[in-house]
Amino acid sequence: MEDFGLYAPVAVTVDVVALTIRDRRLHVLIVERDAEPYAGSWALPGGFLGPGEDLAEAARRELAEESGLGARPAHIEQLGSYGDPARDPRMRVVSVSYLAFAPDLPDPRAGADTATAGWHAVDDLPPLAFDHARIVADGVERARAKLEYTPLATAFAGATFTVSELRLIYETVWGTRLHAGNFHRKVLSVPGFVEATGGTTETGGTRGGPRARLYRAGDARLLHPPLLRPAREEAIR
Amino acid sequence: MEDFGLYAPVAVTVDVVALTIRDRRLHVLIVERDAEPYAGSWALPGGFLGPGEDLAEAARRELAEESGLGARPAHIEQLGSYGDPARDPRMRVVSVSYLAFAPDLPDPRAGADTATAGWHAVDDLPPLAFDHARIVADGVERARAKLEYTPLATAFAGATFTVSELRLIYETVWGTRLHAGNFHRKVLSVPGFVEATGGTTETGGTRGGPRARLYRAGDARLLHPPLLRPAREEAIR
DNA sequence: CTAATAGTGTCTATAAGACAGTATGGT
DNA sequence: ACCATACTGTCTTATAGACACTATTAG
Repeated sequence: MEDFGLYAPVAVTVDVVALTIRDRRLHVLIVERDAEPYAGSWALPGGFLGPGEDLAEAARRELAEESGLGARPAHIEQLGSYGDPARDPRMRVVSVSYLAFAPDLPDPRAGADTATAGWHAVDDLPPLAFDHARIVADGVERARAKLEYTPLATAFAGATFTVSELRLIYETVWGTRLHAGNFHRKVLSVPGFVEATGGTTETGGTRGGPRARLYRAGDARLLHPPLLRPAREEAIR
Repeated sequence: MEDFGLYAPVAVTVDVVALTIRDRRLHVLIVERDAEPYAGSWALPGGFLGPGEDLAEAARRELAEESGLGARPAHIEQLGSYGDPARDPRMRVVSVSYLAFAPDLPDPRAGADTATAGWHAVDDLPPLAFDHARIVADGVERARAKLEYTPLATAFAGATFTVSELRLIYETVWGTRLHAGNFHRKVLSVPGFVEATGGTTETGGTRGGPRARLYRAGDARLLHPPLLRPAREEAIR
């Protein structure tokens, strides 16, 4: 910390990578920009930090406001800050980005404040404004890693869910197939990951099978032992 | 992203949590402030983001400049951003903080530019300015977690090191004792964690024992399987 | 010599993964 | 009837942790 007064003018924005799972694919919420620069192209929901507003507060506000999502996300955390001097052509802008996990929600309504907003599969995104493609990529990688060590996969599910639904979340986010039987035993063996509600689904699966037991998120904040992704040699080196 | 022009004036600073290990204790680099607010009290090295400067670049500059450290840290990464509206009494300041790991270095020289800087044990810090105590705590927790899944413990060691030195790093950062024999076997069994130089130490330990084989950091970016801390029930729930 | 350290061997408990098998319920 | 699904059982292999043991070197 040094002398005040001679700092360069900087603007701070807050951008949100909101992820959900739809149709067995990971989706991110993006909005269509109506102002320059990048007018007409897609971007993360976000905007300038309000006066007197905390960063996390601003992230929640931007997500609710600009996306038109009624429900709150099940989880939101800081992802990182992006400050390349050339990332915004207008002026120096530092973006503090947040990562949110939401269960599958109805399509955002288009409102007065709400630009065209929609869920897009992360592996088939249109070109994004600024460095938002990079931010999305970082968010997806963070989500993949978090599923290993935390029970946050449950944030993609509803209030109650079956073990198969939970497995589908892991398979979708990781992009791998998991052994159903072993996954089942593993999930139930990690203390505090899930707890049984006592109920079951109303019907069997779409193609048959017994009714599945229902669970809700447990009280664990960390999975111990963790649920590790199959090792990919190229990720390790 | 919305309308420009009506954003609140915000300053962006970059602060660095630089960690090292000295005398079997984890230390953080702090500097004495000579300007208000908090003049005379201790703070993290940091300062305003320069014009045209990237965030990581600013972090490296502040660390080198303000701390008087000659050598570069072995590792630096973004830790997080702190933007509580009341965190700086002067005006709205968002701090983007970085986390650095350094091997045990000589005491920083006091220079023209250099305020009084020094390494302090993280579990015995003087009161810190702003929310820097919180930032240090977050940095320490990040460091603890990173040792589990990444080979970053080697960033606390010199260019070559023994398995015992590496174990001491883990024990110090985690604040636990580890079984020497099992740790030895585990470290050597993780692919790419360390590689033998072929050499050994010149002498045995200070209190006897054979010469230890020397290793350097390997090419792994992730430890697989990870080196997990002994589970602490209170951390999990 | 004694004590401390480096490194290895071995045993046990636990966990991961492959695979099989049973019961249920949709079509 | 058929088949996908929800589990559960069992076997094999890998890993973690406890413990023991040998070899080496400082003092």
